[in-house]
Amino acid sequence: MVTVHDVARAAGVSISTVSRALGSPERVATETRDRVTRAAAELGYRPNHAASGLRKGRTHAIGLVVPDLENPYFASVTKSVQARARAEGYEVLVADSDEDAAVEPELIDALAARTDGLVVASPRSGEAELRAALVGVTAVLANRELPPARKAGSGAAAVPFIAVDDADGVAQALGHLSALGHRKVGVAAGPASSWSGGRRVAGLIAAAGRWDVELVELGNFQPYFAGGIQAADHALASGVTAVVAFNDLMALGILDRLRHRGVDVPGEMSVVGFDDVQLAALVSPALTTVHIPLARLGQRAVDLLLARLRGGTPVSGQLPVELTIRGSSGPAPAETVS
Amino acid sequence: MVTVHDVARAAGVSISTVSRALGSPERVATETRDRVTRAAAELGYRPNHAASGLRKGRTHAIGLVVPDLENPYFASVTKSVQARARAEGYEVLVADSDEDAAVEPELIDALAARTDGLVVASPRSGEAELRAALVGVTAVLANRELPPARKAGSGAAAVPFIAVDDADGVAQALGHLSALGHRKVGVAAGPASSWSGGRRVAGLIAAAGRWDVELVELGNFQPYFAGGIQAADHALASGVTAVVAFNDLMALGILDRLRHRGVDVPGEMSVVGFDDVQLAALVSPALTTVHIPLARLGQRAVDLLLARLRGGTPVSGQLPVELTIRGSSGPAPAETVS
DNA sequence: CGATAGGGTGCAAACGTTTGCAGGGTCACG
DNA sequence: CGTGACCCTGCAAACGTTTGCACCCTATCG
Repeated sequence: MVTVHDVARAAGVSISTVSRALGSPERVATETRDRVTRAAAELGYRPNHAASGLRKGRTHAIGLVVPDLENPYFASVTKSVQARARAEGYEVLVADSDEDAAVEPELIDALAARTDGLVVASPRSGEAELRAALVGVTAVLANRELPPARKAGSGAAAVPFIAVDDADGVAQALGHLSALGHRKVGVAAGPASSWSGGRRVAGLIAAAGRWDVELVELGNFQPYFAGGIQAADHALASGVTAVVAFNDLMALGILDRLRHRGVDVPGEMSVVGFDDVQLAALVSPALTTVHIPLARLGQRAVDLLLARLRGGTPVSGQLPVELTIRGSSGPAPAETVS
Repeated sequence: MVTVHDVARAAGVSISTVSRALGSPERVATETRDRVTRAAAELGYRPNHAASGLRKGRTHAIGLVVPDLENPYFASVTKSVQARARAEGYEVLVADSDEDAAVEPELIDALAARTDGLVVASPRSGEAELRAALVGVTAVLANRELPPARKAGSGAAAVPFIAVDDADGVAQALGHLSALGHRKVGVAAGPASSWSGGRRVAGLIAAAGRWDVELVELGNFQPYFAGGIQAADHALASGVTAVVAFNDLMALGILDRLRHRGVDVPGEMSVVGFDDVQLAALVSPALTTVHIPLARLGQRAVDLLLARLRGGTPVSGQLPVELTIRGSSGPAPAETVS
């Protein structure tokens, strides 16, 4: 292993000069700098991150905690977080909780110990547990808000977060269905404990009055393909003419189940999802869904974290969403004999 | 930040004892150990990885380089690599090359500098470039083989790798189609530069004679949904009754295109994929495809790497694959007028 | 021409661990 | 009772950087 000492000897300077030539070039004479740079290149010098991390107290790495890497939603988040971090000179450590809230604290702990900060995406943990796991670690949340503890005196600031405008998304979806003549629409909710799930249901309820549609709560389902299959049967049983699903995976499950049961989409039933996963555009009929700027989400999360690390005052925010109308939604079926 | 010194003071021992109590408990008296452990817990001591990494020369982290995190295939690999590594006490740094072979060396470099070793999955680089990027870094390859350089004297051992039995997979697929009566089968190949792509085509050619089927090379296509759409039209034009695709994404594209063109699957055309991505089982008709034990692939890659790190002699290998027959393949259509 | 400022460099002390070496104590054995 | 063996612990030196401080030298100004 070649160290600063080797480079120093080769360049005929002291190790401090080597360090400065490489780290803050403006503090060393041009000619010396060149000599050092050249020597370093010739020897193939690679600075030791552990050493500089130790001295500077910075690792130049960030951590990312996600519930499930195989979920295309989080795959996209991971991809964009990784891309942005790398562009800013940071490496990314990733940990997958496998949808288990119980392991989140331990993952957070492990990653926090070796990184400068964390992006925690859609944590499944409850408020108290999450707050406990996050004490002392600089983190930002993606798709989750964590209000500061009520304990007076604990002046802990709220954890910065970046989310999407769930309420607006479902409002757009419901408006779309309303305009198509649907009066009774089913809502296939996600897990009761899901933060964004709660926001979406609340948004739907708020929008229902405005758009003059009756909401039928079909129940809470797993946010996967399988959950959608289950939800589809409930939708058919409840007499709705449209259903909005918690997310795309579920919507795709609904679509598949409806096809199996011989129900025409969108002729007899309209389906709208949420997320606009890659796949949504590829199936037939293509899925009408609320598009989330996933790449921006990851990127903004990193920006937020970096702002915190650099001492700025990061400002939490919501990303705008946009309903993307495709083939799975259409006019409500004409009144039948009832 | 609480250090060994703080714990030492609290426990009334020296820092060496603290270090030993925590690192090699058998070397310190039971009573002292307890005292130290308790003090550490009370103070909330977290060992500094940078420091121990510096001293021990080990980071206890590994790197993973993949072409595209959004590709469900690599998402699964990433997930299993991460799981296995964590189970073995290692963290995982991930880097996404975005399918760009040119950035792979730089990613490998960056990760190698902060980890103990690398898992490089399906690298897109050519042999020479890859070999160059890998000199001096301990790495294992997933889904790629890299024969040692021919240069005599450069005693560099081959890079250990873990792959899947591509030849057997396509042989099974072709045998299945043959048994169903197909005599003219189209092959929708992936990018010409793909290592596994080459193996699969070779395997098909080898198996064709044995199963008495005529192979029609439809061309090279992008290994994505869009590539499949393109391939489907070629398949229809060529008069084959079945097509085997380079991977599932492509097969799904073929399926979708055939449906759009009103071609019944499997009535008029059979389709078989490769990989058995989650989604393959979910579409209708469900995709007949060669199942790869993806979870084991990542796991084995990590095991291989860890074996290397621990001084063992890792042995490269192939994972067995298994044809999974679903709805997209069926008997060849009866002879028509022509 | 002398004083002063400031740029360029080196010395040495950190950063928080781990670990070779050695000292002190206890115990068993001769 | 003396001697050696062995267990437990502490001292101090690493590991490879970064950086405060101090030094020297040159240029500038009065």
